[in-house]
Amino acid sequence: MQRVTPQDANAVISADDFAQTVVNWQRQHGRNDLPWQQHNDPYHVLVSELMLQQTQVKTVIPYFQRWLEQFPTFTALANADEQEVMACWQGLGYYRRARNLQAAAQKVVADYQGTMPQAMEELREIPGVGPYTVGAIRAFAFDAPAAIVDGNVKRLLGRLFTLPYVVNKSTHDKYFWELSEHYTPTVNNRRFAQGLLDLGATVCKPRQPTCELCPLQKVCCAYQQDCVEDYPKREVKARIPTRPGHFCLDINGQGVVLEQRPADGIWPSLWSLPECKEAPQGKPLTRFKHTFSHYKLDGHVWVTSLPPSDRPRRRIEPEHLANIGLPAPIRKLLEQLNWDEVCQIQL
DNA sequence: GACGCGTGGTC
DNA sequence: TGACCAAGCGT
Repeated sequence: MQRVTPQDANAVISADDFAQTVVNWQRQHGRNDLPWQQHNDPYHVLVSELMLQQTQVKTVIPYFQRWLEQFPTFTALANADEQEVMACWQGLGYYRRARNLQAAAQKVVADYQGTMPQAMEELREIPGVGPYTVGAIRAFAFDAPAAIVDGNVKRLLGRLFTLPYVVNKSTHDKYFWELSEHYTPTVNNRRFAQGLLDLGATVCKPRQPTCELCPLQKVCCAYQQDCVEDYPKREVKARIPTRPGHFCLDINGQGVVLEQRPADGIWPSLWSLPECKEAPQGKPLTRFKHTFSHYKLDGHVWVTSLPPSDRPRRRIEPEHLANIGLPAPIRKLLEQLNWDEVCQIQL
């Protein structure tokens, strides 16, 4: 594979020109009214960055606003009840992020008196904060020099320099970081980082990029070679498997019995219908399908008596489901159930 | 370095 | 409809 070094890239556009171009474009055309941009508060930045991991801006906005109302400060979040934390995150996915975020708040309170550290080595020790988020916190909260590499940056660099690096695996990440660090300025870091993300999200988009609006069009290798559609390079992924799942609905008594899922695996720490490995004795009620990032769930719902379990269980009235952290498809399922009909079923 | 981990939008 | 995609991280 042909490597593209920072020196190679610099021959296409210098670091100073690149930073100036991105910063000037961001000032005129970037996004400057997102909810988490209004105060540059380190807590707001941390909350938004964890929510935004693998999640689109539009999806995050209402969650971010509810979160700040319920947990307005590091201290409030650190002292919050874990079940309330999970309930506030429900539906956003990647639930480990919620636990990481609370653990992060607890660490900032315990180790740094509630003030977010600025040093890369210290930030990296915070739960849920990886290489990308270190840079994002430094740039957005402190306007400090910091490289970032995310999907937007990989796509933009991949096209700008027609890089042979694949973006949907970590194989070539170190080369992307090398280039990103080369192009990271020492001033205007907040606007520069925001500009990279804005360019990737609004111009250099995955599909139908609007190259006619791009400030880098004249130097973009892919555009000049009329091969923007061929970049960034990605590896063809294998088809994801389908797995069955059996969920138990107990109708003896009022409401529905929910069970807290283990801290590992899918839907960690959320409440859900008790799941069993094989089809239980009982009557099939309905089926549902759900697609995860790595497999498809073929869900079977059974009206049945419950198998024994060591995990916490609770009986919930249908009208009280709103305040409990439920997986999105389970919530949808329970909301659509005709309870009168279900209660008529005889085992 | 590979894999596990959600959900909703888009074409 | 299936496939792709999104401000990645932890193990």
